[in-house]
Amino acid sequence: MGSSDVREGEEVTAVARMTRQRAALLDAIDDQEEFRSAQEIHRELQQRGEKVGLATVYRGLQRLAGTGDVDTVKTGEGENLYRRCATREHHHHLVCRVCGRAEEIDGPTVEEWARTTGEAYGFADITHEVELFGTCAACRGSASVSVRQGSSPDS
Amino acid sequence: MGSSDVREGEEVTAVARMTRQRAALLDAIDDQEEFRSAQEIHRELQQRGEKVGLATVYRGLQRLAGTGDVDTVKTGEGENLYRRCATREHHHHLVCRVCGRAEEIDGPTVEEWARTTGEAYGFADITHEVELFGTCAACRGSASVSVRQGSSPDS
DNA sequence: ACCCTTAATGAGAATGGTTCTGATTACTGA
DNA sequence: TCAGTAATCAGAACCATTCTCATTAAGGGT
Ligand SMILES: [Mn+2]
Ligand SMILES: [Mn+2]
Ligand SMILES: [Zn+2]
Ligand SMILES: [Zn+2]
Repeated sequence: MGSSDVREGEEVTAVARMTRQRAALLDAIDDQEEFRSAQEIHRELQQRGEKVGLATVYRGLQRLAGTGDVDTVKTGEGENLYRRCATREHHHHLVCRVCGRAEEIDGPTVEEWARTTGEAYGFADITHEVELFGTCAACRGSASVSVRQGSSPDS
Repeated sequence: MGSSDVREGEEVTAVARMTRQRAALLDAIDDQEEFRSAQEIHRELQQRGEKVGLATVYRGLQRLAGTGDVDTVKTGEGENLYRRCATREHHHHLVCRVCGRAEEIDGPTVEEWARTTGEAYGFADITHEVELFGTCAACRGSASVSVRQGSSPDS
């Protein structure tokens, strides 16, 4: 224990230090409009000449996700994608399988459906996972190069 | 090439051979009511004295998933869970975070919402991923032991 | 029952995203 | 300036899943 006089059991709001790496990460994320993986962001930082460890990128992103500063979606392949929030409100996404472009979706309909359906079965603490995938208008017609989400049937 | 007289380019319906391993897997899955992971099923098979390789279990399960004979859900931790279908129709699940019990949900509401929402944004080939998680009535009150899905906020 | 083609199996290696480790660095308030 | 400790990072570890490929064994044809 140090010279701190914080009493036992008392919550201490962690002080986030602004490091060069964190600043670089925030910049990169701000400059990025669409969903990107931790690895992609790490690569981007390297290309910018910023030396940031991969673990640091992962840590930074999950912190941002925790504070709600970035949204996350999981690809079918188990990779996590991140992008900065347009809103802090609860919402879902419509992601383009080809280019990663994503629309923020606010669905009162599903919210209501999820809640009532869960309750109808006697379940409590109901949470829901909802993501829409598709091909955006811009990507339609152009030969698709790399697809993020397999064209698997709905689940 | 062999003595087969199948013409080039002609589709051949793959013949699924009923092996001891496959039979054991089907048995295990039939005896299992709730969602289980490939590893859990493999362990179950071992306990039954059946020698089945892990890779075989994985292959078997993904085949069954492909033919629609089993449903799958992904846990937040990137693990796939399987269970036999009650229906072959498209549907979703309400899964208990504690015991894995799952209710089959048929949601015309979300189906409609997903389609119209996607189209409204000019997206095509829309698919959706919808899963509900909660705590079932039976598990409520009893000290939870191992939780499958982190109590993360909705996504 | 025997053959033959080839689907299926399985031990172990490989994959790949993510997390952990432990020593080192560098914010920041005082 | 300095102590305290948050943060970093290279690399190892994790872990579910997939791949390799030599070996086994369905099962239709005979
Ligand atoms: Mn929602
Ligand atoms: Mn559906
Ligand atoms: Zn697109
Ligand atoms: Zn339960």
